[in-house]
Amino acid sequence: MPISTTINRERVVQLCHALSDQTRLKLLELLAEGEQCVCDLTDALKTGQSRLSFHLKTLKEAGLLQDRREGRWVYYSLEPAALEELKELLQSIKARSRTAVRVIDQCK
Amino acid sequence: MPISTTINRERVVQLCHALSDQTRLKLLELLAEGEQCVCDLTDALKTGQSRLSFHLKTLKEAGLLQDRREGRWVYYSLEPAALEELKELLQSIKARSRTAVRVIDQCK
DNA sequence: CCTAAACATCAATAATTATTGATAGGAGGT
DNA sequence: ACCTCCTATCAATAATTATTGATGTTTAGG
Repeated sequence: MPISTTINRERVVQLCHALSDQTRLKLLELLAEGEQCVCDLTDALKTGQSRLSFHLKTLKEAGLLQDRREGRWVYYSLEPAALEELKELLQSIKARSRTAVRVIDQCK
Repeated sequence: MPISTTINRERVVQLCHALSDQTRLKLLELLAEGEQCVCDLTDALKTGQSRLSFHLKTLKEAGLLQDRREGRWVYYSLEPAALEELKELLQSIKARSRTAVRVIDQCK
């Protein structure tokens, strides 16, 4: 059985779930521009602090964000490696597809 | 304002939502191996037909699957272009990150 | 026609996720 | 020690999404 047969489905689910929300995506975009503290983000998104805290936690648990405390502030920033990880997981699904197509072609 | 400033957030949400479920991912994996009719999939996943129909619809609406009727059967297959599209959207978020890092470095 | 097979859709319910307002914790200033 | 600021967490509620069983639709076969 080739290595590519099993993909980490749970990990894809976790990453995609984290990315499947407008607010969380907006947060990612803001943080891609550079690290920011929660109060910057609540200003930018004009929304409640506990709401953002909830979404930031979701993103962080998926490994998409890092956080760093500095005095009273907590600065969040993007973890680009997690995006790369998802790109590779998606690629591994696509890769199967190419193999399958090749097999079908042979049978014609 | 550079083109890269706005990404299609709704589209990312739609694609990621479709991919953020174990059952739907398993379907994608099965279909990546080649097209199959719904009854093949219910057999493979040992689950109810209406349940799969629901998930297949979600995947199809996101553009991740194609379907094709042949007599009584409907054959589903992977649309690899949608995976590629998501990879590119993720890349566009990552790309911002690199730009931002460069700016920060300049300020040191 | 009538029936059965394959699939989709619907309505009701269940389960999961998100929002909100309140409270708690940790750090700094006075 | 006290107070304030920034953030996290919690409990209750609201909203969204999924599951189930029933029904509808299309196609093929007798």
